[in-house]
Amino acid sequence: MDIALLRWPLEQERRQELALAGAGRVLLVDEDQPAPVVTDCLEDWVRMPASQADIDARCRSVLGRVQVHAPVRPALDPDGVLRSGTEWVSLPPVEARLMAVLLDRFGAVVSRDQLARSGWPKGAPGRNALDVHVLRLRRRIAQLGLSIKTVRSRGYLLELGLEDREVASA
Amino acid sequence: MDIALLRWPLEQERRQELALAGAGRVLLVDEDQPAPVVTDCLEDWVRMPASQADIDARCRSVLGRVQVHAPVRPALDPDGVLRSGTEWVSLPPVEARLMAVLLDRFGAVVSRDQLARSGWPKGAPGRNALDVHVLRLRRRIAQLGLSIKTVRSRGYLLELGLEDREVASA
DNA sequence: GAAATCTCTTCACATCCTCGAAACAGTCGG
DNA sequence: CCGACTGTTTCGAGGATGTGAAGAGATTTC
Repeated sequence: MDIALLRWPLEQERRQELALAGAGRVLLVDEDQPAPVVTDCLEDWVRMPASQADIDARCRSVLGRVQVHAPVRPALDPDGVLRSGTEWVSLPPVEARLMAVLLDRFGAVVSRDQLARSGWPKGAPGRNALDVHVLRLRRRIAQLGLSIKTVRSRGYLLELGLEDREVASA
Repeated sequence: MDIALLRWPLEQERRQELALAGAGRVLLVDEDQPAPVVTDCLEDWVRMPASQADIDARCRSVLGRVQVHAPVRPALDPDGVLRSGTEWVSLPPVEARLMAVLLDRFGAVVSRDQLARSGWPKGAPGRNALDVHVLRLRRRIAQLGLSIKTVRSRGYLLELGLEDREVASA
């Protein structure tokens, strides 16, 4: 993650793009321009001319806030509520158990076997059940920006999906 | 709520106090001092000398963030008056007890079981009573911008409804 | 390289259960 | 008696879970 530097008010559109994308940015405000009032924590500004040290300090601050504000590790309540950022979805029992294992090894591969054992501690149902539940889990967590990748013949892997999360319109 | 202005690094302790108190503040950084790196969203700084307009802009930004970050939690009087923001509604006894538990775990899931115990300490009535009272509670608190979400097979969860609160026309 | 095989994905049902909502009735204080 | 509060019954929608089957690709085998 990087902090974008942009001139103000020259690169106005770019600022908006970055804001929508949730990216950190620092505005370099022209000497004779009024100061912008920003309440977005991921934005800051410096009045030019400014020393490089000051600009760097602003960038580091914003970078710090980006990290604070994006606790990039989703968490699962014992009640089956999966939270990521400010959003949440509730997971049904089976999917919650699967997710617990995936979260435990966040970013690493979890074998189908282990998932099956965690999902159905008293013994697995049909051989297809896991596939189906993974599919459902995928759909549910998509709205949180999470995605489960398949690693063929190895298992599954949970990660932050960087794709644009679409809001289902239908 | 006001924003504190303090000289840096002169009023160092005061900064810490304010930070602990969760108050907004703007540091006026001496000309020859290095810039502080702050990741706290409720803090900002200006290198002196700076125009009053710039200082004001910083203050307004922080003020905006204070408001955004302020955890606006509704509160329930012992008399059963529920307040959120400037509005309030009065809750009948059963609903007040239910709301008390939901508020206690604001944002988290409360099981139907626990709600039932809190709502009817001397023993639960029929199995559907809870549903009905939750329904009634929902309608009452809707006008305060609160909403009770169902987490299927787990319980209920109270949160700030982000939807536009409609005024019932009928 | 083509066929046989696996593995994973996705859909379509079927079943079971939870919860929402309305309608109605009992109680109680003014 | 009226209106607010409470509880019950009942019906129906939709969620949760499992199963079978159709594919899409990749991998292995010959």
